Amino acid sequence: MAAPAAPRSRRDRPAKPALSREAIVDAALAIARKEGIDALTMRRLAQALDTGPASLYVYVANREELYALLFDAAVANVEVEPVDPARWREQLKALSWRVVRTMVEDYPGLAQLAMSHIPSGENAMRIAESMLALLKAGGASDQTAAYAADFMSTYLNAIAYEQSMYRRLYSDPDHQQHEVERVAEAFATLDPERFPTIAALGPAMTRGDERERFELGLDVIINGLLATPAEGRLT
Amino acid sequence: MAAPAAPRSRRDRPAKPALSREAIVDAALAIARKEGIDALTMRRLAQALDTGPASLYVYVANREELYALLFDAAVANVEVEPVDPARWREQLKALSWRVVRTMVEDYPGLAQLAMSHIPSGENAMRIAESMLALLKAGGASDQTAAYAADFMSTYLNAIAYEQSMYRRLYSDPDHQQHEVERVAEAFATLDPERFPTIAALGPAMTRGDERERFELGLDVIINGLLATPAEGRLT
DNA sequence: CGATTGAACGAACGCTGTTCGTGACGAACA
DNA sequence: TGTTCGTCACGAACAGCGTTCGTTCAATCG
Repeated sequence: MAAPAAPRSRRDRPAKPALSREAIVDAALAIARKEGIDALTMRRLAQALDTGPASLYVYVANREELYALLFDAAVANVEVEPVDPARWREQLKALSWRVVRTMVEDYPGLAQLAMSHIPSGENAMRIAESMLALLKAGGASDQTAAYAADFMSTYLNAIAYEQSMYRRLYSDPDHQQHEVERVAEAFATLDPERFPTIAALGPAMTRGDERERFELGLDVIINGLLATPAEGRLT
Repeated sequence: MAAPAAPRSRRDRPAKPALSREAIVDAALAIARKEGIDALTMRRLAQALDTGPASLYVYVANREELYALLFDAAVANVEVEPVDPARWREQLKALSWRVVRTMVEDYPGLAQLAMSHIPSGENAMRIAESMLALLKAGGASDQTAAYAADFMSTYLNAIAYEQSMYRRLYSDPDHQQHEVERVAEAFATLDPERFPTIAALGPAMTRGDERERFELGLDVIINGLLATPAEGRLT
């Protein structure tokens, strides 16, 4: 049918803007923002840049490196305020919430990347620095603050990952009824003899919205950190 | 070269044990234990059962369903003790550690599955029930216990996921030097002017081994929960 | 003006999950 | 006993993935 589409030399078509690391990451950001991280394949990205997947490997070693660049570029939009010692707790909670919202809403699926590599880019450091300073301002010891930063990163990533998953389950028309309601039913039809505590507490387990549960978690962590000295426990 | 391997009727070869859901999950468990979850593909699994991938779909709807079955079968080995109210904290920490060890050591990569679906199987419920009962024994209110169970599940999954990642990075001969040392170098060569707090706390951030950090985290969470009433905060 | 270099990229490799149509069997029935 | 029927097994294929190889071509340098 279709002619073999004589592979026109790329000189024939209007000059494309030259590829570059920045252009690639920018295009990746656009896709991740609009279609989510799952849609960001090397092929899809190349398509957006009107080229083939092989061309990307000139500027990026592999998919993992692209993801690392992408992650740091994504969190570049997270703003950090100057530390105000009187408001350290609100500032810490607000910053945390901004991080989660970026991972869940701005770039759906981004949390996956945060969990599968150790963020070490410019912007991740900027955020970590601010978190540590806020913890110090709250009176945490050096060892507690150091541990707390790692702990909170883990918490933020995990919450973002979970929230992303929930949104995916709710928006996916295929599994909408399957997954979410299947679990709800599994809880509702539990044998109260074998699982008395779950049965008794059932309704209380899912109370609260995302924001409320997240903030409660942060206060639990902060209060717990201040009440649990790290000194002498990490060798 | 090789003859087209005339597709012998399966009646020719010695009778295979009939396929079944249990046989499939058992084979999957064996692969996951020996080679990790990443190696567990439908093709690899079919190969282990001496059949083709299509045969599996008679007993399992898709990969996700297999994973759900696999996860619950894996945590079936996690034992729960009868609740001893005097020792609730140790029991809770010991149970938590058993869960993490199962996900990290027994079935490398299993934590991935725990994060990408909502465990609702028999054994997950058994563990959740025990955790809730332990929290109640520790004096937590209903609402606090309900929230705490969810919170702790998140923590356990996240820690298991991180530990799995670290082990993979350390054991992978390709990236051994690349990833882990790259991050260490990124921290060491940080600009102390822009990141003063990180630079000052650097060595304290990675102190302690897996077990110590995990237990500290649990105590932080438990103490934080007891110090932060959930009532009135979740609507 | 010719030689060199590096970017672009078509094609392919080996892998993935999943589906479809076919074939063979055991059991039920006439 | 002979035949039909439903269920399971499975070869082949599809569409997609990340990545690599070898070639082509435009721009730069000597």
